Amino acid sequence: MDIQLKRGLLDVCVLAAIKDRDSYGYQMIKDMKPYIEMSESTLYTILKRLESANMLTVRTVEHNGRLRKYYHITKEGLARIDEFKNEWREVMLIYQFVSKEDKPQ
Amino acid sequence: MDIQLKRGLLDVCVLAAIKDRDSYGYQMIKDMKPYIEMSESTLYTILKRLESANMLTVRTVEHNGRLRKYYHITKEGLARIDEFKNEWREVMLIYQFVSKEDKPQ
DNA sequence: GCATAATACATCATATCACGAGGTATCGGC
DNA sequence: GCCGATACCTCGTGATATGATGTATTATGC
Repeated sequence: MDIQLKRGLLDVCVLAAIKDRDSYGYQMIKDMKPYIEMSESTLYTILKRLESANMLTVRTVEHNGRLRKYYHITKEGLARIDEFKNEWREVMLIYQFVSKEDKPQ
Repeated sequence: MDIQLKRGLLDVCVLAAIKDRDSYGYQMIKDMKPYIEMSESTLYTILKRLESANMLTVRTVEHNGRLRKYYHITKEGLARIDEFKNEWREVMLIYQFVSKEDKPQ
């Protein structure tokens, strides 16, 4: 998939992955895989960014001797998803502009 | 509209703006305005990029003493639009992932 | 007649961001 | 004891949208 097209979807996908239940990085990559693939470096960059923007909070949990960071969506994060849904109307308009079949002159 | 979301649409919008008839920069901005707004600096950057990628060709025309550069889409450019349409299925899948309403646990 | 807006192009510096390459450490299976 | 899976992280690079700025002509308003 085209990288540029992906860009607008990545952040919001990560938020969607923790919308209904808290999750951690490694798990999120597996959950999102059927829809969108992203490398670990990409995900952790995004998680940092979303944390700075107060769209999620983090808590560290020890699991079988290994460290896990669970991410929890905030109300700002949920608002971001709603904003995305609203913007989607504009996106669909653009899609129609691009894909419409006109008679060439 | 979110810049990141815009990124994947800009190139293909420019191609769509010249799909059915040749056009020039200033006109294209006006034609695309109802769907997507972009500054002149953005458009001319994109036109250069699309030219390098052989997705369009340019011819300069004198119009009322002023210079105009008319852009013409190539078959590679048309193929790019088709590719975009194919990718749209993936995009819609992602959209559904993001916007689905699940019962929170 | 003159100022301002519109037409039409262009360049440059800046900021944002996805990603590969590489790193650290633990656990389970064989 | 080795390897793959689990789980995190950092850094450098390349791509790119945009504001600021510049040049030049034509049309319009007063």
